[in-house]
Amino acid sequence: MSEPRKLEVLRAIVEDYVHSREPVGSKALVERHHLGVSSATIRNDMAVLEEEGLIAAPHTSAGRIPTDKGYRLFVDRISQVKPLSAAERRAIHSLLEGPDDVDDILERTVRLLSQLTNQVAVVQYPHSNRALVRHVEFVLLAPKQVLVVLIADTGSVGQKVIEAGSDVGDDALMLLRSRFLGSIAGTQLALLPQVLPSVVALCQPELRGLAQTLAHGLQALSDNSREERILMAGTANLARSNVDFPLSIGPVLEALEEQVVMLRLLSDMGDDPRGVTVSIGRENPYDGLAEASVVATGYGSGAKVGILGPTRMDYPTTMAAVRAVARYLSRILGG
Amino acid sequence: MSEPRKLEVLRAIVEDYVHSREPVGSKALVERHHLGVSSATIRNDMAVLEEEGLIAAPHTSAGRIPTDKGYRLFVDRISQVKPLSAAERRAIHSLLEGPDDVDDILERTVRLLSQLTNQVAVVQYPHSNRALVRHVEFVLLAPKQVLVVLIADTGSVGQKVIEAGSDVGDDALMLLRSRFLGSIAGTQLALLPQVLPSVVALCQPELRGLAQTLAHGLQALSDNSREERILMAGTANLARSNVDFPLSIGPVLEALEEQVVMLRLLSDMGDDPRGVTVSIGRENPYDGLAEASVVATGYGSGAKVGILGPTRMDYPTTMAAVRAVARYLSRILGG
DNA sequence: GGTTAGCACTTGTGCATGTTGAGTGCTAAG
DNA sequence: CTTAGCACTCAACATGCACAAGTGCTAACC
Repeated sequence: MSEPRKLEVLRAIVEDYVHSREPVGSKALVERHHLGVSSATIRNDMAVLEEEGLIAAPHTSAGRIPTDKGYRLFVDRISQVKPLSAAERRAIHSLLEGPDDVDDILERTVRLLSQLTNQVAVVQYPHSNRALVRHVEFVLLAPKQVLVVLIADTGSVGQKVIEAGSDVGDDALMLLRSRFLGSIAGTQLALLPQVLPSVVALCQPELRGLAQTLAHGLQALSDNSREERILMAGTANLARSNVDFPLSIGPVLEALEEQVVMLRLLSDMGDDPRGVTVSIGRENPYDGLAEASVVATGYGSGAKVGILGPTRMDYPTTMAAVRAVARYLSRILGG
Repeated sequence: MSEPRKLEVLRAIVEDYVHSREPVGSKALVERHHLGVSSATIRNDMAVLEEEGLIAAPHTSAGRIPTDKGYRLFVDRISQVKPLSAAERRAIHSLLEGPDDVDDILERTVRLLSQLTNQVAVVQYPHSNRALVRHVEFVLLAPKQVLVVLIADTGSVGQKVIEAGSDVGDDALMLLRSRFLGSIAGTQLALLPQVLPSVVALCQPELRGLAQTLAHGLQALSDNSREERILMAGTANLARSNVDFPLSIGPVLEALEEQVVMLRLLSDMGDDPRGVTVSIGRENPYDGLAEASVVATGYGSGAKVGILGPTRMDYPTTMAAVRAVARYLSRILGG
């Protein structure tokens, strides 16, 4: 038996199964793909593939379906990325237009990606580790309530309401604002924890309590901007693609709602700089996603964008879409 | 036949059906509820109820299930709001603790509500029509890029990146900031469109172009804060409650993702100040929700909070939960 | 008049049974 | 190594049947 044909058979099985949702048998294979051999030969090949754990049969007299391992081999060694259609390119291009607002862009990105792939699209807010402090603002909302605003040079704005121990004077607040602003403007958000204490220490004793509170607020904001959020779209696709197939949708929805889970999932996926990373079925650390695959890649300065769908998905097309979207996203946000 | 008993029968049917998910027959009714009559009598009553369109039989020899109209009557005239359990009260109470940040509170609110009701919880961001301008900030991000920040006295912060036609000077920006701040601090966001032009008109000619651009940005932000958003949680409950029942989950997820749809739905629901409003099955304007019900009510200054679930839901308990949560929400945010 | 017991009737559900067809694995020959 | 042939397996589908749940109706009852 020839090794190349074995892989060819696996590819045919994966493609047919993804397309038809039904176990594929030896006879159907030789008909649909012009492999130059008979069904019996294919059967032998399939027996070997099954022995190697790449495909499995749901029951004795059904066709075979790929296992997680089979998909893995397919993705790693067999599939070649499909080029996008002109229409798809155009759709992605149109992302370039419109306002520069990060929120808007990400919002449109997930929508586009979910439509392109018919899966659930997920995007992580851009990392702002390297972001610099651009501006600080303290606003008195109530006698003991101060709104702390931290603006980074990336245009991202963090806000937080804090409670002061005692009444706060407007002029004291102004003073502290310029004090803080003078000390931390231009420093990296990530460095705030080291810089802030010294600012507090330099304050007059009577302001130190308030300064401390405000510093806490600022630090929380900088942590907050690192504690990334995700945005998603296309959850309805989950229901659609599983209309007659039992990917129990419940656990998947749960996972999607737990931002923490998704964030860990994405960051655990290691960033292959050459292309997209795929995590298939039980390879996923989270049990609820045992029948799901994640296709993701980094963009900009390391945040992730990707999709989530059933293991039975069209990997080449999906990977192409994710990669293309990530590239455009990098171009827009990175530039 | 007595009218009160007829209603009693309807109530029993609704309650049993909600509980068991199965059509309920005359015999089971007399056993489970000690109505003082025989099953034959119940059958007669049920025939009448069916004639009035309040219940229906899936097929000839099955029990009856309530129709939308039946649920409607049940909600309007029969059910009485169940008091919450002590544990539930406690859970809601604990909402009072923790940070005052609006985002945080709403986030926790939807989570809580979805757990309380086992449905999808939805909350609309508070209206800020009456909000006053508290602070304005212009931050130069790049030579031609300005970040406009608008802070309201409610603590809500709006942000937007705008492109200037030509290079912007830092001092010009400072000047304009104090000019704008002086003119519009304390005015209602809703009034900005009327106030801003005069501010622009008062500027020196050489600054007028930039001022105009900034004014546009501010106005967009004030519009933006009126263009409400919604937050939701518990979509996984949809999958759970429909494990063996065909509320096609796809259209519902689609509706939930379209904020516009949900916003219209919520605002169309009219605000009954005495309690919660319920929209049942086909009463919903959106087709995808033909098998779903929405239970919602207003909080604070008119924004909505509520849940969405299958028509077959435990209305009394759900309504109690929604009402209680809305009250606490009003207390926290309104105070 | 409202209520009830009794009974015939309808119909979904579960079960056993048989049939079909897709698909496999094996063997023996090319 | 490939292939034709064949026996075998098993899900899916259909058919027939008994059963149980539930109804509607009628006639008797208070």
